[in-house]
Amino acid sequence: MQTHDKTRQRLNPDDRRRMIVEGAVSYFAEVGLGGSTRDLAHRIGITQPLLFKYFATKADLAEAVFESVYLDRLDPSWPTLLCDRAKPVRERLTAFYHAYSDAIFTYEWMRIFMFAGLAGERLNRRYLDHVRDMLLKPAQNEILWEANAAEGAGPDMEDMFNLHGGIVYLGIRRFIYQLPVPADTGPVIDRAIDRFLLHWGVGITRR
Amino acid sequence: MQTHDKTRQRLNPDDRRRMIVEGAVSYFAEVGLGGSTRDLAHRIGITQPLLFKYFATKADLAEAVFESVYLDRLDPSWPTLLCDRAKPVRERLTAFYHAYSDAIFTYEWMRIFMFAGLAGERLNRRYLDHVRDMLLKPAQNEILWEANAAEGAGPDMEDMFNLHGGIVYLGIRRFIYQLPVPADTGPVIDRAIDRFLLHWGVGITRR
DNA sequence: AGAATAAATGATCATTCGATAAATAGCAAC
DNA sequence: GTTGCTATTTATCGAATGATCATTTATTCT
Repeated sequence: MQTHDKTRQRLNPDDRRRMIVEGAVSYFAEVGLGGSTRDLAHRIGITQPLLFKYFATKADLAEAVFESVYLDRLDPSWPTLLCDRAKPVRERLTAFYHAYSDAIFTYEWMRIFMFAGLAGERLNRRYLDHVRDMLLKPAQNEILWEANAAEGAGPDMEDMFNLHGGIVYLGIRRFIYQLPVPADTGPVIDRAIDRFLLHWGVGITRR
Repeated sequence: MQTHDKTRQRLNPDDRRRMIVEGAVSYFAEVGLGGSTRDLAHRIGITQPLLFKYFATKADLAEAVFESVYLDRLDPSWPTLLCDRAKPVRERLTAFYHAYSDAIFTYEWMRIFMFAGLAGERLNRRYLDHVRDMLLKPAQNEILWEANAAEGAGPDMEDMFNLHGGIVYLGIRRFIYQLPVPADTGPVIDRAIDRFLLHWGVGITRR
């Protein structure tokens, strides 16, 4: 008995849709949104017209890719973590940036986020506004509180973005420029946070 | 008497070529290398086939764009500046990063560099290797020298990249994500350098 | 087992793309 | 002013693109 090596497989629409989005995330992360629907379909293992049964236009598919990548990227518990004064702010910042870099240091996220930024996607700005308001601002506030609050000395928002950028740049070097970075970025991040806090006398080990 | 509003103008090849590359830099910085040769030609004010009289293929044009953008971006005097021990390292680093950010914080450079990175361009990695070897390494060395060299305490290369990334991130926010950043990035950069050096006791004002 | 439903495919359309070739016209030399 | 050279344009090609539609076939229901 012989059968087709590649029999037509009929999935339920939800599964198929997931499969398409997943494949599109991977494909567009590599080649950008300029990639063709035919190449994409071939990589997924389906025919090109099937894409248009699930997404009316290529732009709709791209939007689904963005949503999929942005979805659940920011853990809602992070602001709480950052503001938990039971722990020293140094520990909180370190824990946060470890979790944050674990979340965003992926090939797909880094590259699609950058492609989206270059394309002028609105989601991008909304995401970074969220980072500023929900993460950097609380962090700034906590640092200020633990520093000499009386003197009003502490980082401004640009200082916060500088810390943030220095850390994010690790992911940019690795996934955008495809340059080698340490396998474990944890210590690099820790030292960046230490330097940052030291400037306002925060996190100095007293005993 | 009436004449053509747009008479065909015949330039000498060098000028025309310059005009094309200049237009291509501007155009591709906006839309990426996926932009069409017709749109580009229209923006330059020439016909599309003329592009192919000056560049055999679109890829050749792209290469000329890269060369044009990368050319003379790195001032060969910067390593010398960084190693001039007549001045304190803090002053040298500050002067360098002011000059460097002046050189690269442009719409065209930032975006084309990012597009090139995502496209896997070789020039990109070569450029960053150059930054590491000719700029960051000397800077690291100078910091080490001015710090307590005896203790062997100083930044490693990842620390240097962290400083670098925090500063470059200003340009990324502005030109890639198109978010507002301070009109004068000088003070932000200065503070980042101060924090960095403080960690190794460099740049503390003694009197 | 046979009919109904709809997931998936094959064939194809209209555009747009990079690229080519023939025709036109601006400019210098005489 | 005529001629020769070549920068530039007009017209067009074949391939690739996003998208459509009729047909086929896997699965479910009875």
